[in-house]
Amino acid sequence: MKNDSGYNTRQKEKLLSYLISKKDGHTNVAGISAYLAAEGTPVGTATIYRQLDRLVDQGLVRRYTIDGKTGACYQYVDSNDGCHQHFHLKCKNCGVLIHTDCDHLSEINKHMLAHHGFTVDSSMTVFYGICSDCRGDAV
Amino acid sequence: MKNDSGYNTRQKEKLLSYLISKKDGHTNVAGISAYLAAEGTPVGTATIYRQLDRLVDQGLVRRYTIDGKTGACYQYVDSNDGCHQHFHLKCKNCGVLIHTDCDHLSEINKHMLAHHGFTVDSSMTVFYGICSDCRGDAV
DNA sequence: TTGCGTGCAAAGGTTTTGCATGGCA
DNA sequence: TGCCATGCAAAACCTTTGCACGCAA
Repeated sequence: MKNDSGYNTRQKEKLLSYLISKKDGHTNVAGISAYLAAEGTPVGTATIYRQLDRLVDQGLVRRYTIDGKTGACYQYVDSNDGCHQHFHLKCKNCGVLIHTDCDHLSEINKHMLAHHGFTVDSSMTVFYGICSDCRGDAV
Repeated sequence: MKNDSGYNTRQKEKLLSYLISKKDGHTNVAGISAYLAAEGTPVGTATIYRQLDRLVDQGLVRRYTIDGKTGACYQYVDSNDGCHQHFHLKCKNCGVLIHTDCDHLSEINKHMLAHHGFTVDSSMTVFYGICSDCRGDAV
């Protein structure tokens, strides 16, 4: 992970501000591209990928896929502390990100360390699944 | 999910036996294709994808991606130990991917459902942290 | 014999790369 | 001014699809 954030370009700022505005939902390259074009500041696809790669590398953005489908999704990671003691639950249907305070977290961490020798970083770990609101929806 | 397993073809048997032999790790289409070719029984890529789709549909194989990277991974699911839940632990230092079948982890899913109304999809969920080998290493 | 499975090749979509140009520091 | 970032287009990939032929039941 690099800390160098490079030059400040118009494209980079637009891209990041869009990701932040969509931090509670799904975003993909097509959506980003369409948004930037609609804003009157179109950005080349290659640039979007390159900036995204850098942001993921810096840990500012998380990349994932839904059900192994083609096409990655991206989401801004709020780096503000205070989330270290939270579970993060992300609904793969509606994209909502749920923060939950729960004592069970420390039990999981203890178990991982004791049985698997693995120290969990709860600020990076996200549980993907279906939220209660989407349970009955068609998927 | 269908139960019809279709015809028994040489390709299908080879493919499944390879997946079973790799059940503790992950495999992708390229690896499967290379293995089958090396065995002297090459199988067309389209057939591999089609058989894999069917196996996933039947619940015999799990499909997932790591870090949203391009290219799906596949893993055989042993239907005899249905109580086991499979989770992935990824070391953010050395990048190693650890596969775990652990009963305690199914407790996590129960907890998430009971206390947070959230159905965890373990094929998408990855725990990030530090593995035992890297515990003492500089990061 | 019947129809599903296979192989090949082409199509479709996503992501990466090469290279010349533009723009930040 | 020196580099890094950008754009465009082509390339590289991964996955799906159409079609004719082969093979299991």
